[in-house]
Amino acid sequence: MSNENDYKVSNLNEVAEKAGVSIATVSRVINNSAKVNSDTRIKVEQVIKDLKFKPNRVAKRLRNKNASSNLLGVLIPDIQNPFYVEVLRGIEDVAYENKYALIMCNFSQDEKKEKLYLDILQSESIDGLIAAPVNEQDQNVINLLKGGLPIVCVDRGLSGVDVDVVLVENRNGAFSAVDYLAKLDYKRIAYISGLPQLPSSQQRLQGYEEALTANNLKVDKALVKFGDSRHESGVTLCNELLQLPSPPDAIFAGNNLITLGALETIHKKGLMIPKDVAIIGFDDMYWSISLNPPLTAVRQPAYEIGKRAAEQLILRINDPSRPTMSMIMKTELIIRSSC
Amino acid sequence: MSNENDYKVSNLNEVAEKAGVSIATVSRVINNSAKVNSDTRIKVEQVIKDLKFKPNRVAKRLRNKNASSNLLGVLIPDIQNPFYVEVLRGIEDVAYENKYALIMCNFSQDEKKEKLYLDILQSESIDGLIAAPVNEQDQNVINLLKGGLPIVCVDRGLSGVDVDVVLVENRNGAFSAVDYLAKLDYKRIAYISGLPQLPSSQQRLQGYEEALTANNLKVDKALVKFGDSRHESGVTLCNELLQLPSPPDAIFAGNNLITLGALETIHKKGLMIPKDVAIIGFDDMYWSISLNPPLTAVRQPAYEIGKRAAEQLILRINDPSRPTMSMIMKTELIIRSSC
DNA sequence: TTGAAAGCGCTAACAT
DNA sequence: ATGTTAGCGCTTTCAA
Repeated sequence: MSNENDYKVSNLNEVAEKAGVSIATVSRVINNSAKVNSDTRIKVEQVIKDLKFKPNRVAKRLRNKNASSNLLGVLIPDIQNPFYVEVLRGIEDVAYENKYALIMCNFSQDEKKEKLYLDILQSESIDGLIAAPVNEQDQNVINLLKGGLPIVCVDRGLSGVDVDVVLVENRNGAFSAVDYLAKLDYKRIAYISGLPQLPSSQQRLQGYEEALTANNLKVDKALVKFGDSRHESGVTLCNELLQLPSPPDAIFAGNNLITLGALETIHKKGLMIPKDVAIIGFDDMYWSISLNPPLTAVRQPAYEIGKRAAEQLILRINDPSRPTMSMIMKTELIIRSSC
Repeated sequence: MSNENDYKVSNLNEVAEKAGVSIATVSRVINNSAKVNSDTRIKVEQVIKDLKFKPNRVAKRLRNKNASSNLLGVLIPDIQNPFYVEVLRGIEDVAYENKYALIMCNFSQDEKKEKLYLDILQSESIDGLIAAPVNEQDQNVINLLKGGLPIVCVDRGLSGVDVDVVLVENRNGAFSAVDYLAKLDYKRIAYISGLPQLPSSQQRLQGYEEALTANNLKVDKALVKFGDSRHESGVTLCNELLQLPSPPDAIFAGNNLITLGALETIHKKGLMIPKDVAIIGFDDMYWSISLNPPLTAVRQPAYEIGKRAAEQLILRINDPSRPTMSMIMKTELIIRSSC
């Protein structure tokens, strides 16, 4: 069926025919892949313009298994987390500059979903992948890596394999936050953790414990709560903490969403920050200054993480044998007035 | 080159050979496309499992131009805007349920970038597209639509063509916000708009003006500022407003990011909300309650918008001739304490 | 029920 | 400088 509005999707054949040349010549014009007589080139280019011809990327990829598909995969755990959105922006800017398009997959911390998306990415023959694996043992990502797909990990590494990774000093970051609280003379400092199996959660826990110890405070298991890294768990776990017989006087929130959830609970209870309970967050947000009160937080250079990861991935795609690298970035304590 | 870790990507041929059948039979097994002897089927399925064979989606798409690629394109103007992130979540949930993967493209309100991404999406032979066009005349999207690609618009429609669209009552939403301010006896109500060429900006402006008029307030051009829909423009334009000889006593912010930008400026100036200046935002955020002060806002059902758009797109893909639909959703005024 | 073979649109080796 | 052609992995007639 066809009507006057039909934008026929043309192909090499059609262009070649209209231009009176062979499809090989058209291909050469498109890819600047060999000398083409300049008259021929002009003629072909005109036809391409007239027909609004766009080469079919699918065919190109099928044919040219080793050539670039100009497609990068991005696998992130939670699109609702502003941290990952910033990382994504960094990736995207670099990808765009280098003429790569992105297939973004958000697996919502769900391993089944992750597997499905990785299968799709693989069979779409992407050029490379930026991933935050579900944990350090993530077999799905490891298999892909072993299969030769260029991969850069962000936020979380992979154990037992050689892989590029870009992340922050989680332990130091957590230490600086909790140490800051301790120095302000808070005595009962709680930690609301994200998913316990994440390396970042573990490292932040370690920093938390070390800071307590360094300040002669004892680690109270009742003050450490583990959740699922999402907003709702911040709401719930903060509530549990505040209902403790002996509640905390300060809370260290393990990520962005947990912080926002905890704030919600504190405000709903009508408590004052920092008088009734202080709070410090891991992950800064650009609107942290507008929170009530302005949030003191450990800032991760999220945009930068994305940018570096994408740059590294492109380097690796172009030279798969280059040595792998770990890029560990520093965090920064942004002091405002929530503690 | 090959080593013991190589995950050879197998193909139909290999499976067929190992199973002692033809590739056609393997294809039939994979697609349940025709009667296959159950012994043969079992044998083939076993080989597929052993080889961890995944059919190549690229080849499938090339071959089968009319069959599903199970790929949807999503074209959004600004990944930093939490509104679009929520829309995205809605789209993603529906897509996942229906076994579609998403290629997400964030064009950052940049028409050049939009064009590039649309070209890519088209030549990736996606099954359908959810887009928030740059404006109602967006030729890039219109051309794709005319070319027969199933498209659903969100947040912004397209003029002069028949297209499915899911959006909210922008005019009513803005009216309710500004009317609420006027009823609270604010007299100099400013409007910080997003990009003036966006239909949503225009409709919100209209609602703003109508509410003023309905409350016997005159429209003061000096109190209406147009920006680019981003955080930074909220910062700047709010600053301009507050430096006016006769500054506003209340601000209606045209979207999420503008609201956060305006809040930032107000706080940096040390002004009290709502005493010194009141603010009301278009777009609620789930952490609005934790802002200083808790933000009064017009809520758009963002997740729902994404969900409906994706559902409609899938319906259209399965039946391209179905009549187009506009789904206009209601907004809700969430009253907190910023005015 | 199964197999052989054409062809989707493209690139690259080879031929001219 | 340009054309011819094989083949990427798959689905789908058509034949057996």
